Amino acid sequence: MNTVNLKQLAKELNLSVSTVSRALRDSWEISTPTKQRVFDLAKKMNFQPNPYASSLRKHRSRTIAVVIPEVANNFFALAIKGIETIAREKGYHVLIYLTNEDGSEEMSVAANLQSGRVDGVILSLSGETKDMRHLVELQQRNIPLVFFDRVCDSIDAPKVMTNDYESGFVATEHLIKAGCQRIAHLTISMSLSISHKRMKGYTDGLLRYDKPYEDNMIVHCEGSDEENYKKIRDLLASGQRPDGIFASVEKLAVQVYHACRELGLEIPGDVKIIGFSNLVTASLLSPALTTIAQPAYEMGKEAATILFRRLEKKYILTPDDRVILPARLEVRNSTL
Amino acid sequence: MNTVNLKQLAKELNLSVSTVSRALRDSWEISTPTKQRVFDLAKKMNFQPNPYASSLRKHRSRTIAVVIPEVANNFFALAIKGIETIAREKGYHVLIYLTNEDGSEEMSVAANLQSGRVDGVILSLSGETKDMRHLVELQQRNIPLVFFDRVCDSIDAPKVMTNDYESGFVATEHLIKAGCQRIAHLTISMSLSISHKRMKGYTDGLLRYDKPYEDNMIVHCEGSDEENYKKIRDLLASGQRPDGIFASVEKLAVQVYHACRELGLEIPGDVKIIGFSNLVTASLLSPALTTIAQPAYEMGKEAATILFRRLEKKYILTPDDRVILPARLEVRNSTL
DNA sequence: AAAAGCTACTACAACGTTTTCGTAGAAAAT
DNA sequence: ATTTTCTACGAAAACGTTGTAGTAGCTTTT
Repeated sequence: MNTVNLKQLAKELNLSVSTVSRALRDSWEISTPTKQRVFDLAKKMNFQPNPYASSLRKHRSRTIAVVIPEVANNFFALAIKGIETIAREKGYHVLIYLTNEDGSEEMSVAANLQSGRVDGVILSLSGETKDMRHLVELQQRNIPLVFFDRVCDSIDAPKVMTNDYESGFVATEHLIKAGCQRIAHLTISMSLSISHKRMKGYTDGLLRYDKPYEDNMIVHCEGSDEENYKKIRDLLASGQRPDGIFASVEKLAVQVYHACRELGLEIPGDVKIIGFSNLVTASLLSPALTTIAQPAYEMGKEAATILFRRLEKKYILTPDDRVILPARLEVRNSTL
Repeated sequence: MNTVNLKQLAKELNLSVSTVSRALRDSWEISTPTKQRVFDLAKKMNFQPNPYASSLRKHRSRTIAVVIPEVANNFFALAIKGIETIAREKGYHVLIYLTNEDGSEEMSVAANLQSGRVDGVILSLSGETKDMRHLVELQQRNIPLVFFDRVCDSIDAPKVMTNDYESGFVATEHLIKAGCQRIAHLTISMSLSISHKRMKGYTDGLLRYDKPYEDNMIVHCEGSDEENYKKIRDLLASGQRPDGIFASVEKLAVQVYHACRELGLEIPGDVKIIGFSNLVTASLLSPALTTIAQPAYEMGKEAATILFRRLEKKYILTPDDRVILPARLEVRNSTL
């Protein structure tokens, strides 16, 4: 509990509270010698202005919220790092909220943020989010919102994303060129636009190369890890086994490896695998995993930069800036 | 910017601000019908109390800070998840600060936290931290501090850690029993007590099994990733090549894999490897990595639980509770 | 010499809550 | 019938800061 405040400094210096406040903010209204006296004492007493008093008065908290589905995942961890880096530079504080892919948790977080606790929000949708009212309400309260990765197309807000459609296409194309005849796609919640886009890239890829689209080659992995694993294993154990798999997220690619191991399938001999992933160990897996790697750190930095531009009203930009940072294909042995 | 406040509710209901405030907190001083009227209107107008006004008045922010060296690392990411889970349950908010292993960043964060912005702090030391004054000052301001993993022995505060000494011993013992004659230890900053303990476990392990301790088998990896990699490669390329390596942190184990690949060394044939790690892909590496896995999520939860116990003054415990959550050895092919 | 302007400060209200103290009116006790 | 107690509410201060509106004392302008 902090206890040294402006009043104490003022009394000690025989000045008014307002003078001390202004001196500390280096106002031109205060004479240099007075400023010096104030600075010295503030330093000596280790004065730290109460941020809550300041926020209350100024209607600005210099705090932002980052709302993400999970953190134990290289993509989001790197994004946080990017956001935190920019926030630090700008003197902002970062509150973190994990929704655990749960739409109702996301709603309650958003509702809470309407209190004015933060000046702005950077958000990546949970897989379960269907209803966007909570986000619209945030905007109605004039709390700037920036999406990253899992964006919401129906809300008019800046978005930082990767080229999901192209990446989906490229991934599929890559598998086809590697000789795959029957390619499966493992996707997460189809309420996410990234899922749609990646899937569209996949289907267009099949189309472009005259490969048939088969319904049962689409595996919706929206359940628990165990349920997803079971679905993947069933796919691989079925008579209709695919010879190529495109995983839309990292954890699904990892599960394919486990399933192949359990079933005694060889990668890339029996099945080739490509997945969206930021695994640092991709190249060390057995075999090394071909990935679509998103520029997670840069996306975090970009999202934060856009948000701060809004907060500092420095933008005469379009109301709906949309930044696309391309993912890159990293070919490794799993699709040899 | 939030705009509906107590005053507006009060006017609308023909009540005083104090009555509305009390009604919302379900005070016994307010009649049931009045409470109901207040609740209804608050809900209808989507009233969210201003947290800054509240914090200012109550001298409590219901916010904690988590200060960690990095986040793009499974251990810390899981710890954050644990902390956030408990914080959510308790209705607390979580500010996150990354020190990037930089002692001066840690200092400036700690100095800033003296403002009273948070009710408590959960911290894992940066590798560069030598001077602990900034943390002592935090405590002097009555801001409870809980350490986890990279604790500071010289400060009297609760600590949540793993059995680093035993784990170091077990790791070394495991390598010896696997047939290693010359075991190297890759360590990070020796100003961290975890490094000391893990190292002591290592040296005691050597001693116990009559293996010689050699200075040049200790590699201090405190520099950039590139520098560390070079040191590791040099070690493996030297005439004095070890046949076992104990990496004290995850990223160093990963670098050993890369170095072995570059040098054409076979794991575990030429070199066996064990490392502290929470990699989800440990079992999928080529070969699978034997790990000492820390219960990261549980450690985060435990640290948060202890902190909240302090914040809610519910503890009649020892002033210096120290919780040790044991790591577990997961034997895989890299030490076959 | 009076008016205007400037410099360096101060007083005070305001931000939105919570809390302490107080009180009107009804019910209960004497 | 008077006093006491209780119930349900209100007025106002306080938290620590910042912004607006002064103002005393000096210098400059007319």
